[in-house]
Amino acid sequence: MEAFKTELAGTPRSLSKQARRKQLIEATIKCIADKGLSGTTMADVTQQAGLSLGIVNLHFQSKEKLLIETMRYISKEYSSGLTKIFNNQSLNTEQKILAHINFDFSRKITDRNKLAVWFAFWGETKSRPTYLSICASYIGEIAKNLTELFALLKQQGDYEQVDPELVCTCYTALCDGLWLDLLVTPKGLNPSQAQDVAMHYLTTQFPNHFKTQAGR
Amino acid sequence: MEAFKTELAGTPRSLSKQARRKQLIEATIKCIADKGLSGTTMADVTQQAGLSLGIVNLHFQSKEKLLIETMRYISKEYSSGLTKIFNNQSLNTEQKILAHINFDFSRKITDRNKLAVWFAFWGETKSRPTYLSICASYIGEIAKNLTELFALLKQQGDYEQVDPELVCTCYTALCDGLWLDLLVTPKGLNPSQAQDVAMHYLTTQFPNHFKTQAGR
DNA sequence: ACAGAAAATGAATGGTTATTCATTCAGTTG
DNA sequence: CAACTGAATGAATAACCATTCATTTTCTGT
Repeated sequence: MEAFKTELAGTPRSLSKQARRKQLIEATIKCIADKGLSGTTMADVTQQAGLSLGIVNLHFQSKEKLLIETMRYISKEYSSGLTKIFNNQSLNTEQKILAHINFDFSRKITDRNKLAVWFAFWGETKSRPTYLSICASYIGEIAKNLTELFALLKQQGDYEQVDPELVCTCYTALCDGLWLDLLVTPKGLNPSQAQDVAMHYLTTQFPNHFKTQAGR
Repeated sequence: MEAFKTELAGTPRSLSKQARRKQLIEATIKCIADKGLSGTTMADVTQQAGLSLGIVNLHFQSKEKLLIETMRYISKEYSSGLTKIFNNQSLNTEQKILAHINFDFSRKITDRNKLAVWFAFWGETKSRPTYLSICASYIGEIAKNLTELFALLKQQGDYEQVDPELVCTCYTALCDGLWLDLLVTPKGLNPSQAQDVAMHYLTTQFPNHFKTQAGR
């Protein structure tokens, strides 16, 4: 026993409210990845965190709210990472897109536990609009930013035929599909290969800016 | 009441075992779409089917087995549709790819209820290897067929730079990502627009064979 | 060192849900 | 048409699980 705790476990009562919430959310992520959304119980989560059964209701009031906060947590991690890139004044258009693709396929983001959580929630989107509303706010924002970057690239290069909005839709869907691939068939692509595939698409659209890596 | 039944409902005892199983599986699809995988109960499914509570255990032994058969059902519908296309002797390479894209974004396949089921199961893949094993068998087969078609197209056209395997990975991921888009943000793309996006990618790879539709 | 406050615990509770199975019912056979 | 067969039913059961809260433990300030 004792063995399967999420990092910070030990030290009960010494952590701030905020840190304890984070600890519980991270335990939830692990549980959803290990047992699925339907198979995750309060007992699982609290045991994973190395704490007692009642603690979730103390900090989150209910299981439902814990799940929503978990979704919000990974959403925020993702969208705030991207916002930082889009707002970074020291990067030019091309560099921002490169930073996006690097971020999207970074270890932190393509962690299979987190991917499992993304898809677990997306799979319930139709029945639980709350989950959707959490994403909805930033999905549009990211698309707006990406489209703008592609439009700038179009101006800068010689890309008469490019439709920035179409490229944004295609590129975004491609990245999502590659995430699914990383989750479902981990023996297939690894994150770095997935990134190469996404880059391949960008190369076809903006050949003067993006070259595919040498060693495929 | 009485209102929400899955088509064949009425006539109990008159249907064959096989037909009754199908009726229950289709009720399950509807329930998963409406209430999520975690929210679907035996009572929900049997009520949706217009039958009595005990019937699922009679025909499927357990809920778990019903869910597995449901996954198998939509998997088989999908993969057998594609196999028919790939084996159709009267279609040439280009026509087969067109048939694939038409099928992938057809009403029958992009039915939001079924998309919800796909993603519900994919979201649990990591925790339930059984779900994965059901897909694994045909995923490889489809990829093999598509890669071969792209390789043939490369020979036929003037596409020195095309890597068929890479194109297959990219195209497949793109289609999956577009499915996700159709499920999660139905107010965004409709199936026909999603198909246009997928076609846009094929056009960039094989411009001599595929032209983008006139009216975007 | 002590009192009071805050955090954490986990046994008990109550509601939900999968599963069982004795009974009912419809179709079939001789 | 009477006896038989197997499908279907749904009340009862048993397992599971979120939530509560009286109690315990730790922290903080004086």
